[in-house]
Amino acid sequence: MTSGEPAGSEHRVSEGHAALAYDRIRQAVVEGAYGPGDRLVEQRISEEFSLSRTPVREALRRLESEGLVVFRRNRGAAVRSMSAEDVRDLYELRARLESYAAELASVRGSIGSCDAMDEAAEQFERQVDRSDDVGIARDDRVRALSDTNNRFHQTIVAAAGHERLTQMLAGAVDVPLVFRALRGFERSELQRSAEFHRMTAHAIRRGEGARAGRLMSEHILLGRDRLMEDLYRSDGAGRERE
Amino acid sequence: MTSGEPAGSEHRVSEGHAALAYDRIRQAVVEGAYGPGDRLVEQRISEEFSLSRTPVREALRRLESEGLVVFRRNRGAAVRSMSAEDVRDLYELRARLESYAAELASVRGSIGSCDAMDEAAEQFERQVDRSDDVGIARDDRVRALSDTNNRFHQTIVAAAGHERLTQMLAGAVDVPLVFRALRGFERSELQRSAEFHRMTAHAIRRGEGARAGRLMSEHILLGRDRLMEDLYRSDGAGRERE
DNA sequence: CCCACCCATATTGCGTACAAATTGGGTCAT
DNA sequence: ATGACCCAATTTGTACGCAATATGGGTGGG
Repeated sequence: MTSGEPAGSEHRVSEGHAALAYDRIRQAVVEGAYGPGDRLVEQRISEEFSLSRTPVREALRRLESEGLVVFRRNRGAAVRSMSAEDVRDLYELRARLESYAAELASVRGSIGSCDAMDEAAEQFERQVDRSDDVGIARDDRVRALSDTNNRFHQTIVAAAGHERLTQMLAGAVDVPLVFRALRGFERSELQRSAEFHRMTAHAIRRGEGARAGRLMSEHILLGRDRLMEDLYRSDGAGRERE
Repeated sequence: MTSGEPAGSEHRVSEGHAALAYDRIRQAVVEGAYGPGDRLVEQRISEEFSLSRTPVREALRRLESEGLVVFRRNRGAAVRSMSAEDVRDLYELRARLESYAAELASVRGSIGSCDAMDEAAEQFERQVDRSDDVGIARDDRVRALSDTNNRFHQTIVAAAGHERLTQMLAGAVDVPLVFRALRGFERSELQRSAEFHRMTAHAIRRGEGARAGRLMSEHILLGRDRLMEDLYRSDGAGRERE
């Protein structure tokens, strides 16, 4: 630490304060603690996390480049709010990018990465099967499901071995939406997702890139359609808070 | 200004110092004034531009998110150096993204945007025709050509009306490479590019999205192939300076 | 009653100071 | 001569303070 902290009060600073601020703000946005349109005032956030404004500012600009927040000149950051068209477009884009990733993974992926995909797909399936276990809070179940789902998709992206594509997908997968989508899924829809995971992984393992790409695309677009039904039944979602 | 400047010494600060630093560093990288692997020390750059480190730092992180520079923990920024595989992958990605943009533009583009495409395509053609005009320095010709080429591509992206895609392409089009590619093009190759511009714009105007997408993809991949021939004949390009 | 204008306030944008970490070179022991 | 180690210099990471700018409410005039 430079000066402020009592030294030893945190677990690990190894990643720096900026990265910490980034993680925390991101999680808050992803899980909806900060809703679309909410302003993200640097001063307030830095106090909330007991940091200075500098790393917070850096984190916000990084989130901006990932599209999670928007900046308005001399007005600072606010959580991005998306219209129905934005959601539709974003998912189409993501479908194309991940479809490309699946194609590449079919060609470049190692046996090990295929095993990792299968492992994630199987865990997802098990979590779906246990999805009405009342022992766990709903939000925790969704979070676990979301984590596993992310791991499956990220394994494929990693197997594609395309650094720039990886970087882009980090920004194109609008995690708040994915989280919300999984939250709204019925059990049968989760099972269908699991099915697509298996089929996609299988196609990749066999080196059938075109099929893998189409399956991945369809998987994502199915998720989109379901999500949009949800979003525009309950509330307008294009709304601005405040 | 806060304190440093003599007040009134610059033309317009309306965009802020950070944006200015961003523009200047970006241009330096694009045109090769800073070569791949060169370290970008904040202190030195801020003195070079008579700013403080803060806006420079912000500009560098933005360039990082666009993939032009890389950061290494506690070592700061350096101009990204790309291997042959990186270049190949990046162009493939760009081809897919711009192909998608062309498809969208075919559906969503207005008459006005089609006119703008044609205008840019025609100007490009005229500049190619004058491309052995000895009255202008080679670098200036290349810069003008590059600007017009960018305008053509950006018009299509804008016509696609997909905010996120626009943002991504801003980072996916590795401008240093495009600049270098155009620099190395023979007249006949420039003419072929102009031809593809015309064909693509025509397909978009007629609403034939699939064709427009394929033409755009082919246009970009042809550029890639030509560029890579160039890059890996002259020098290794995967090299690290310093 | 409504509109234009102005001022207090909240918040960003930038400059600067200082501490921590990495690096490269020099030194000492083997 | 070679290897490990340590120290100093460079450079990043963070905190903090001040000036500039947008904002929203209140006031006066039409």
